Amino acid sequence: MNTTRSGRPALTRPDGTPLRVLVVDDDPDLAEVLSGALRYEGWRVRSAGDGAAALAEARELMPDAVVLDVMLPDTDGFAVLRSLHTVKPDVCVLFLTARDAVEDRIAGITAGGDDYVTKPFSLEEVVARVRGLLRRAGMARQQEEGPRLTVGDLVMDEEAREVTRAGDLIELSPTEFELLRFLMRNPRRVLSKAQILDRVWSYDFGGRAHVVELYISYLRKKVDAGREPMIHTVRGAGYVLKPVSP
Amino acid sequence: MNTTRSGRPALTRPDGTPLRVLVVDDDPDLAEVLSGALRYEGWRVRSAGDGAAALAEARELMPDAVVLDVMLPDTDGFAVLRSLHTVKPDVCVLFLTARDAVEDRIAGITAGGDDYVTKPFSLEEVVARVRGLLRRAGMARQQEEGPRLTVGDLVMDEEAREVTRAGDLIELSPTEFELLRFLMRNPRRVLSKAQILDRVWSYDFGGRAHVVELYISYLRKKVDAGREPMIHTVRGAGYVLKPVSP
DNA sequence: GCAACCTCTCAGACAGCTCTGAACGGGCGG
DNA sequence: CCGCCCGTTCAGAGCTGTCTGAGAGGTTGC
Repeated sequence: MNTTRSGRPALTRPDGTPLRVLVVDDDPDLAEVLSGALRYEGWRVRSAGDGAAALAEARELMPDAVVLDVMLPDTDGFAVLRSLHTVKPDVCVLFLTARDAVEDRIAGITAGGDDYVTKPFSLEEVVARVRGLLRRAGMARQQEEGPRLTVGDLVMDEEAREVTRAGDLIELSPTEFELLRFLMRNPRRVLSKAQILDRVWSYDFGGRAHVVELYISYLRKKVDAGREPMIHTVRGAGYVLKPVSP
Repeated sequence: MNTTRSGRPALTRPDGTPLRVLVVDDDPDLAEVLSGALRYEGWRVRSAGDGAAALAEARELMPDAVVLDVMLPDTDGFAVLRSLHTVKPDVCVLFLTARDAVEDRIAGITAGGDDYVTKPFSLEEVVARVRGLLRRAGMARQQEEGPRLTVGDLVMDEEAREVTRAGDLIELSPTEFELLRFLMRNPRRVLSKAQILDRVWSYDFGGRAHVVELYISYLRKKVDAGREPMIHTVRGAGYVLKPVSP
């Protein structure tokens, strides 16, 4: 079976083969980091540095999804989107855009079911969005109950951004939500503060690991409040999320 | 089963296959955005940039409906309509026209069961009209109760443009109505302001996301007034419409 | 041409979020 | 047993996101 590097079963195409994703960004470092994060999901990933290369790769790879920087050296993202659709009409696109550029050309993009994130973003965010796009487009095999994440009696509905424990609703801030999502995607596995920082916080975040400790403590107050704890500290190593009983 | 990208069951042909729609507009960006929005409904979409290409595509696709710009580089929309009818006599047509364009000629067209919207339009409007055309023409399989949208005790009759909550009639302005329709078509899902803006406001609207907040507040006053709230803010993410109890 | 309504902009108030610094406490090695 | 270090928690500053009211400009209908 096709699996992620983390051992979790991968989100695959309906026929069980790995999903294909193309990353297009002119910053090679960023493209590399993104590719790595997507590959970690068990997907087949290629990358390109400009619009022309993107088209060439797309013709060869026939990707299910494209992660596409709006600002490219040769063309703009919108033109690339059109060309991509002629190559593969049902391709999903996640745009990467600068915060202050949001207003200009993004209009209309999300209307087609595509999506975007603003730089600087967290990898967890990008991966989650791509996963959401693929699932909604019906390109990914529906796992169990679809967009529902479950660890013990803790349940997260990613689309509704709703979290419950033993049926009780838990309200979370955006950062708390992303941190918990990362933990829930990697249950029973110790995650180092560095890993968490790299994955949940923006790639250009200069802060220290102390923030992670702080947000873990916030999460504990809300998730474990008065109940049997699910979030555990592993001294010198990191944190684990585990279901209570076994 | 054939489904929309949003996961909702798609409006299909009587035999269950996807509906086919042809988009004809000489502005490639607009054609792209329209195609995206229609594809998002789970339909099979092709597009063309002029009358000749439209005919060629139509012969191949045999569309159930055509979204047709009246002003084309080579011919005018009415001539195209005539040719289309020779290719597929029962095709439905939604005309796209400038506000100040000849209303009289359009008026004659709509008598034949076809419809039109004036530029600039919102995507929600176009999609709703196409849906209406197909339904009235009997080309689409009637789903559940047809043009009735229900979320909890909130009910919208799209054709009568009537909304009730717990039986009480709620009067809405056009924009309020479209916003609520979009929310009701995507219940329990967080919708970002950008998504809402792209979908409910005209494609050329240059304004900021602030309008969305404003109209959400109008809706709350009318829909949630004194009752258990159904419209919820998800800080940093967007808004959700949810039935009250579960 | 007047009145009513609809739509959108602007600016201010407010609340919640994010992160810093600093103090506290408990495990673990010496 | 002591001291160090890791982890936790608290308090607070600054920022951002969200809501509201007032009002201008435009359109529609009478």
